[in-house]
Formats: sequence, C-alpha cells, structure tokens
Amino acid sequence: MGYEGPLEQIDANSWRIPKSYKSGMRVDGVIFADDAMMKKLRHDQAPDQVANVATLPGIQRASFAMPDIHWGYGFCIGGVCATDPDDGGVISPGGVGYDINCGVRLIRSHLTEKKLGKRLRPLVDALFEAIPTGVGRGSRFRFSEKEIDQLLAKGPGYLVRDRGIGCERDLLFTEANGCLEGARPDFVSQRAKQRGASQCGSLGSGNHFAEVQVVDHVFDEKVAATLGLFQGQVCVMIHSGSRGLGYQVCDDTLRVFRDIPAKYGIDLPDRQLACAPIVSEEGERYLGAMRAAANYAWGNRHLLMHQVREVFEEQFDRTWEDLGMDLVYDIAHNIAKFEEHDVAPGTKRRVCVHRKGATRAFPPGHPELPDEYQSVGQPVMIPGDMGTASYVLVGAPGSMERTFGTTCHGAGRQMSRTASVKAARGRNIAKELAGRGVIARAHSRKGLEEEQPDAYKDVSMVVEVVARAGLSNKVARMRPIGVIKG
DNA sequence: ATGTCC
Repeated sequence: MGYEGPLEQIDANSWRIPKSYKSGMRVDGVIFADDAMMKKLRHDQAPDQVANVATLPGIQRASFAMPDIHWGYGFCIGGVCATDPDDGGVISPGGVGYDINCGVRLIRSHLTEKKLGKRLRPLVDALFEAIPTGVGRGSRFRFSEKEIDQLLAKGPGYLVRDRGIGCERDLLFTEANGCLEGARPDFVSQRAKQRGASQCGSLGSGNHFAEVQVVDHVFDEKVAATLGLFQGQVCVMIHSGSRGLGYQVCDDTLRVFRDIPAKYGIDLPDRQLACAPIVSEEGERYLGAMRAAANYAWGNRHLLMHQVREVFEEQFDRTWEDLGMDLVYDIAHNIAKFEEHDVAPGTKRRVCVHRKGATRAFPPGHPELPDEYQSVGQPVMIPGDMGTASYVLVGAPGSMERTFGTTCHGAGRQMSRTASVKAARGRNIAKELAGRGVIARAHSRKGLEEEQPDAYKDVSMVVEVVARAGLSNKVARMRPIGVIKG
C-alpha cells in the first residue's frame, strides 16, 4: 500500500502535495527529498500522513516533512507542523511522539584518536559498566517525590543549582537552556513519576546510544573551530530521551484525547491525529505535562553526560575540565514548543512548532543562541548508524524561511526491526563492527541486530538534501569508534 | 521509543 496522490516537484530537493489532494487539507504538504528518495516514498504511507496533518485546525503555511521521513503514529517521523493558538490551533501528542524530547547531545574533548590508542577498549568497557542501558533499567540517581517535581519543573537547572552536578555552561549550551516554561509536574501522573524517579540517568534501548566518536572530516574549518571541533578529535555523542516517564505521559494523554476532537468539533482523517485546541483545558494539560517530560529528558541527558565525564576522569586520571569535555550542544528532536515565526511575509506570530523526528536549526544571529555561536548558527547533531558516521551541521537562514527553523534528525530506518534480525541470522554484528573499527557493547544481541548498519538509510544522502535545500550547513563528519547500547 | 499487555 503506497501513496497514489499527487507529488509536484518544486525544485531539486522539495515536492508538493497540493491541498486539493484531500478534502479538509487547509495547507499544502511539502516533502524535502531527492529523486531516489521520492521514488521509494511512493511505496510508503508517510506522504498520506503529511497530507493528513495538513487538515489540523490552525496549521500555518504547510505540513512539512524532512528527507528522513518514514511512517509513524499519526504523524510521520520527520514531520514539522506549526499551529497558531489564535487561529484555533491544536496540539497533538502524535506530532511529538511517544519519546517526548528524545534528542542528542555532543561533548567535545582535548583528546585525539591517536592519543587514545589502546586505552579505547578499557574506556568503552568502563562506559558500558557505568552507564545503565536497556529496557526498564534504572540508574544510581534517586529522586524523592518532591525532587522529581523539581526536576520536572526545572530540568537540568535543578541538577546544576540544587544538586551540584555539572555547571552553568552546560545549561547555556542546551536548547531552551534545558527548561521549557510552563511545565506542570502536577499534570504528570503518579505512575509516570514512579517510572521516571528510578530511570533518570539511564540510556534506554532501541536506537539510543552513547558513542565515542572521532572527527573524521571537517567541511567548514571556521565553524568547526567556533564549535571547538578539529580533525582527529575524540568526542562523545549521546542519544536518549525521557524513558518510561515520557512514554507514560504520551500514553496517559492519548487515552484522554480519544473523545476530545469530537468534543471540539474537529474532524480528523485518522484517529491517531488526536488533538485538542491549544487554548483548552485538555490542550493545556498535555502541554504542561509534555513540557515537564521534556525537562526530564534534558535532565536525563545531563546525568548521562555527567557519568561519561566521571568515566573519562577515572580512565585518564584528570578532571573533565582538564580533558576539555565541554558540551558542544544539546538538541531535542521530538517536541512541541512555542516560537516566533513568520506565518506570512512580514507577519510574525507565536506558533506551536511540532517537531517529530525533526531538529531545530536556528541560523546565525538568532537571539536564542549562546553568544559564542551567534556568528555560526545553532549546532545540529545528526546521528547515523553505528557502523558508518554521524554529522554535525549548523542552522542556515533557509530554515527560517522554509521550515519554521527546522532540519532533519537522522538517517531513518530502511529495514523493519524484524527484517533486521532476520538479515542478521548466522552473523555476528559485534564482530562485523569490530572489523569496521567500532567496539560495540550491548546487553542484548537482538538489540545490536536490530540496529545493524544495514537497517538504516545512508545518512549522508539525508544530510545532502537538507544542505542543498539551505536548511542547515555541514560542519563535520563523525566516525564511531566505540558504542554502548541497550 | 516503551517494565514491546494493568
């Protein structure tokens, strides 16, 4: 079952689904992809999901999808949708995803691959021992009921200021400073908090990882230098989200939202697009809980970084400050937040930008960027597969004009999890990775099989499209040398 | 993604 509707080529990198395609579409759909990607997309349901999102009340300009588009719950992964609260705009949990504020952070260091040498193996082993990974795993950090409310309200700011973990600079180099205003811990269920209380500081499973990487190629020396990156440098990339807490918030909300569209007279082409007006009791309850889960996720990645720093300190017998292990940046790629954007030429509005498997990519000069990055734009980390590469980009002016300041978020799967496991029969993925120069540690053999390099599209093709489309510019390619997973 | 079914 593929997509049989119209796809009009706008230019080399983007395609339009006209709003005449489906009744109820309020705006066009726009998909960023090259010719080869578009051919494959015809066999996917995801373009129909882009069209469905275009029917949501209050949607502005267009329903967008990034080149790593694939099918998801209600909204496609790689989807971007901005709604205006003053135009009847809605908030939809499906437009955020189950893993609220899943995201990526990159930590740099003074170390080089050359200097690391034989110390890589014990380093990866120590990371695997220190950092909890896998489904349902808890961490060594504990939060009482009062403390979890603090964490949900303040995010990593609570960890830095009240618990002395990490430093103020860590907050400055996190999207939204790691704290969304208007978080409502009191709108998060007891069950969600219980799951979250023991899991903060754990990695999780699936595509989540912590990776030791080497800067393999620099595309833009000047920008790389501003981000503190250089050829041959050792970095650590962390990909994780809000664990069981965010999942539970999404699950709790979807239960409540089943009958809400009808209550407000909202007609939907797919029940999974369940939503509520931003200006409604139900909308405000989800927004408050979602923001709290987002703050939790930033706290989680902050604690993961803290544990990485501890391991490096022990392995190299120097402080993390001495090792130069500063946070380059932390970005969310599953979130909805209010931002100022042009909804028409010269008309600025505060809109609710849903990014589901899509990354904010603010250009140089944006007021939300830290001073150090004003001249280069916001760093964007794009994880690829664990055997090939990840990318660092920076936001470009085209993102504001075209996609509400957004770019892609990853390679995107090309094989289902079951197909990946089947394809791994009789093979040893860890051994194959070792042959490619990557030390991989995971609790589950099946987990590694699901995440094998073949399961993913070529991340470099995805990055090429967003670069050519002017959404974000390439800075550096990162090659994995050690990875820990669930 | 997720104590992959309270």
